[in-house]
Amino acid sequence: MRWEHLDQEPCSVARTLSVIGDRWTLIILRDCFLGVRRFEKFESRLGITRHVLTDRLKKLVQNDVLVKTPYQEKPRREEYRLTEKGLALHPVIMSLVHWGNTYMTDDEHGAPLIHIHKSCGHRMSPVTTCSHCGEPVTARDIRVEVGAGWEGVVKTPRTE
Amino acid sequence: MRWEHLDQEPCSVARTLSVIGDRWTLIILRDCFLGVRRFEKFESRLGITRHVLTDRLKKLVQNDVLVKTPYQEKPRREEYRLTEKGLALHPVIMSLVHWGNTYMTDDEHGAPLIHIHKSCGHRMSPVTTCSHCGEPVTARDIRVEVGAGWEGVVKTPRTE
DNA sequence: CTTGACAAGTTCTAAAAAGGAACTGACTAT
DNA sequence: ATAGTCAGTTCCTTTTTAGAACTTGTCAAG
Repeated sequence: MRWEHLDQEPCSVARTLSVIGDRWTLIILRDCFLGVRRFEKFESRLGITRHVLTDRLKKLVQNDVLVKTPYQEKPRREEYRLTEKGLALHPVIMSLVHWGNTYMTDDEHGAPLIHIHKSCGHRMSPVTTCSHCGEPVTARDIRVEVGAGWEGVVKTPRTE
Repeated sequence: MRWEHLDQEPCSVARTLSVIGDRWTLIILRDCFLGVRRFEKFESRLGITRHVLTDRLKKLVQNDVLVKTPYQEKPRREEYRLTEKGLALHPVIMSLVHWGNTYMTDDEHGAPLIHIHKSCGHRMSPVTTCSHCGEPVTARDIRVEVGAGWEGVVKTPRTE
């Protein structure tokens, strides 16, 4: 299975990963949530090659996660901003950051990214709760079931 | 910057992505949470090449996300299970699934993965809340700040 | 009016990673 | 003895990425 085919699979997880399931893409998105918007800024901050950055930004725009808008004409300069769809990825990034802060933190330095909840003003970490009863949930509280959209597609990826 | 250096950066996000920021790794983890434990099962379900699967499982074991334990001797057969550290990735996978179900679902098929909250018995989606005040949060409610662990490291990745 | 700088790319080659298929080794079941 | 299972490894080809230099349009300084 190659990655071009992944976005055509009737499995939303596979399709999600065809958009953001890439090392650079996730780091780019982390920087987007930090307010970075310009090509040069991404490049200098991340140490990504320009070629790959061009490619990843293009894909994110195609997938409606970022929008490319000019912030000046003469000369034309573009910037990349998160769309609503892109902003909706925030829980993914937050939980990634939280896991990193918990399990991958270098003791010498402490957590590199901190989240402040504007309305209560405190430093926070994300707590995942149940949309139905509101209780916090962990992996053991959840049963994962295969729904209507699965349809044996991932089970037999070779047949395509 | 190459990926071998990423895990040495004093930035927990970069280090997190050095472990799981990879297309196959995330799909493997999705299957782990579905209960898949054996090499052959991963391979046939995912359409991953055996070489890459070997490599990714090895890395996940090295990073203490999975444990490799024999489930029989004669002949020795190994299986891969999530550790506590691995189980702690569940919010990441859930939010990924939720985003996919919301924005990437094929209308013909519907959501491929469904989460059931065991204690309340209902189908649920993850709601990210503030650990301090308990209110649900979205991207706009959060201010991201650079903490002590950042230290200009990601800003100047080339200097290493 | 030429030189330099800046932003946002594109082009080139070499190195690394992934794909694809066949092969191994230690068994088990027919 | 023959075929099948599982958990890999080996070999070769194709694709992707790294790294550095080059391009294009514009302004600003000397």
